[in-house]
Amino acid sequence: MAMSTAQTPGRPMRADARRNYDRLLGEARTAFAEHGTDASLEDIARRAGVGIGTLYRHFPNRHALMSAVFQEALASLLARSHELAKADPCAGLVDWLGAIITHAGEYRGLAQALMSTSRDETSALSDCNVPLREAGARLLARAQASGTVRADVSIGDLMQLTNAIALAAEQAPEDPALAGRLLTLTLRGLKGPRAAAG
Amino acid sequence: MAMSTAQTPGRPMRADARRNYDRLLGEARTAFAEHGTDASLEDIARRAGVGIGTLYRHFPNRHALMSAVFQEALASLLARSHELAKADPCAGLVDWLGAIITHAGEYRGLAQALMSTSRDETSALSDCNVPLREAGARLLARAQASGTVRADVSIGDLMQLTNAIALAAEQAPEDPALAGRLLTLTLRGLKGPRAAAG
DNA sequence: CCGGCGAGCGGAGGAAACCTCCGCTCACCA
DNA sequence: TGGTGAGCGGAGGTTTCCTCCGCTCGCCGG
Repeated sequence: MAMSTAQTPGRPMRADARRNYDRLLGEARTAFAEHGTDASLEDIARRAGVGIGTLYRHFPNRHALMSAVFQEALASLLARSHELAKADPCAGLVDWLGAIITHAGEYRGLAQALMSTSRDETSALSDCNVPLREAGARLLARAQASGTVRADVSIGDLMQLTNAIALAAEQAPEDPALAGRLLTLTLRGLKGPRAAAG
Repeated sequence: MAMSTAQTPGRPMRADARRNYDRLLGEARTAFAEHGTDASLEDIARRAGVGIGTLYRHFPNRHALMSAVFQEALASLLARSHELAKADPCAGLVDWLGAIITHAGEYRGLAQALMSTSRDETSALSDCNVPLREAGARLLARAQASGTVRADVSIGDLMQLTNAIALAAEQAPEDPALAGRLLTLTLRGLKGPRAAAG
C-alpha cells in the first residue's frame, strides 16, 4: 500500500527518513479522504507520530503533500487512458473524463486545487496535472479525428470543465448522480431539437 | 451606494448601529472584491473603524456578511432576467447564465459559496440563491417550451454547472475568455458532426 | 432639558492552524 | 567503533477565528 515514491536522484533516503515519509503519506491519505484536502497538517503529523517539522521537511507545503498522495491514483488513471485508447473514440473520452471526476471525488478539495494549477504552474500539483492533460489530449485528438467530437474544443478547456463538474458534484454529496448528469449534459449540449445549427 | 438593507420588522435601528452596519457592508464589499471572500473579518472591522464584536453582532458569520454584500447585485440580476424574458428564449437563457458568471467573477470565492448552498440550506446565502434559481427556472422553462433547449435539463443541474464554470473561470484569470468558451461548449455540446444522435 | 436604561460597542482572550528555526540525536560509513 | 551531518521535533511567533461581558451613550419619557 505504501508507495515510497521519493528520491529520484542521489543516494537512498536514510531508513528513519523513509519510514517517516511513508507514515506521513499514509496518514495524509486518510486525513484528506476523511476531512478533505484542507485537513490540519499538524494533525497529520501527530497521527503519524512525527514532529510537525518533519512533515514540513518532507513536504514543504500542502500542495506537495497532496501531490504525493495523488501520485498513486495518477498511475491508475494513466493506465485507464491507455486501455480506453482502444475503445470507441467518443465513448472512451467520456469514460475517461468520468474516471477523473470519480477520482477527484475521493478527496474533497482536490478538484479545486487541480484547477488552480492552471494559474500557478510552480505548484507541486502541476506534476500531477500535466501527464493527465497529455493523456486527455491523446484521447481527445482521437475522438476529434473520428469526427465524433467537435474539432474546436481544446484539451485545456475540457479539463477545466471536467474539474469544474467534479467540484460541483462534491458540493452536492446527497446527489451522487449529479456528476454523471452534468457530464452527459456537456456531451450532448443544452440545445434542443428546434435550435438553429451552430 | 450604501444599501442599508436590514431590519425588516420592529423599530428602526439605533443611529450608531445603522452607521456601523453600513460601514461594515462597504468595507466588506471592498475587501471581498480585492482579496476574495475569505478576506480577514478582523481586517474588515478594523477598516470600518469598528470592533470585531460589532461585526459579529451584525453578521453572525461570514456567509451572512457575504449574503448582505451580494444582495444588491442580486437585484440587478433579477431585473436582467425580466428583460431577457422578452428576448429570444434560448439566447436569453444563455445571456443570463453569462451574467451570473460575470457577477460571480467579481468576488473570488463567491461561486464556491453559492454552490455549497445546495448542501447547506441553512446558510444565509440561500436567501440569495433561491430567487436566482427561480428566475433561472422561468427562463429555462420558456426556452424549453420553445424547443430550443432540451426538455430533460433541470434548473438545479444548470445552476450548479453555471457556478462550476464561474469557479473554473476564476481559477484562470489570465484567460478571461474561458468562461465564455465553456458556456458555449455547454450550449453546443461536445458532439461532432459524425456522432450518433442522443 | 435631563436622567436612566438597555441596546449596542469593542476588545481581551482562548483556541486552532500555519510555518520557521535551531539545538540535539542517532543512522550510516569508513 | 567513533565522527559527523542528515534528519528530528517541538517551542514559539503569527494570524485568524469567534465568544463573552463590562462599559458607554443614543433614545425616550418626564
